[in-house]
Amino acid sequence: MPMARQSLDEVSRKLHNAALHLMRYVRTQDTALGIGPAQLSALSVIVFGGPESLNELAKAEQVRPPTMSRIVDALVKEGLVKREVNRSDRRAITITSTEKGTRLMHEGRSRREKQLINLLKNLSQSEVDQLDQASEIVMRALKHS
Amino acid sequence: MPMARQSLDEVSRKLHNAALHLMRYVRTQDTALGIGPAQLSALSVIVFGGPESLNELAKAEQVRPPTMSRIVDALVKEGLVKREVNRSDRRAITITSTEKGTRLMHEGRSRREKQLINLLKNLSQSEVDQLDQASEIVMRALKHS
DNA sequence: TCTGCATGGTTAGCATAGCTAATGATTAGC
DNA sequence: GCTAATCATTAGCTATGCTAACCATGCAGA
Repeated sequence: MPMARQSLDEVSRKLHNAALHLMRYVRTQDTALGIGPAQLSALSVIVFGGPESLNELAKAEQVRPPTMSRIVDALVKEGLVKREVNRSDRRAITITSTEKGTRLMHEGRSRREKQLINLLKNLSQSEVDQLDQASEIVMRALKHS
Repeated sequence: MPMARQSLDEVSRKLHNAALHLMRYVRTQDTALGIGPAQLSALSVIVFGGPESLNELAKAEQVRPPTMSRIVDALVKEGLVKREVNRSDRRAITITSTEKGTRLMHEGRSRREKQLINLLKNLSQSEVDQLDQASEIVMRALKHS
């Protein structure tokens, strides 16, 4: 089967659709963790990106500071992160993951990836490599944006 | 640059990451439409998938019927969809898009795709084709799941 | 037919997550 | 040191998720 040369419009539409449904598919695993999607997403930034201030975290998650403040409240209450005052600027706080938070996040990531592996396990090696290449192309484009 | 043969684990992780950040990138366009994400997503199912009952719509959107009932309330109030009683089963309703709803949805889709086109416009034709192939692989896998 | 159960949808009430506006505490600039 | 900017929080609104309970309709079997 020859590969057709596709227009940018058409590929954008198809890529959007594929990414949308892929995320829907993996998200089904998150309920098992017992915390909401916003908390889970914020926790992932902390665990995989390291400690951050509230403003940085809000920007990374594309929400306003008051929203993030409340999300952090909930995470603290559940013992998943710690609030610490920044020594060099006492207005600011540093949000750090606890042992429990890190464990939960790794379990969540693992669940999503297992779900994805299950989806892809019948693909040929060549197809898997194509997905790998596509992921790199997308990540490179996003980095330059 | 030779293409490495990647493990399924590694590719799953990378694909997940790419899709996640891609959706985050396109979602920034949605605020311009003036309706919330759940309403927008439900409307897209109606507009692109045709009229559906409330239960079908709830299943498609992975939410419970009461949640979808309220989302439809909001869409009706804004004049974007119509509720109609099903003639053959008068318990059921059929939710149909209005002219206004269809127009809004097409504008939203167009905005997301413009954002995506902007992201991909500097890629080579070969890279675009790789994204096309990857989208097809993903959609095919999802269909068989 | 009619009785009882199943099904489609809504209502009520709760939790989470988004926003803006306003406030408090600290830092930075002059 | 005074003033303005910055970091975070509080208050209060809307939107979106859930379960439990309900009403209306349809269906199946005695």
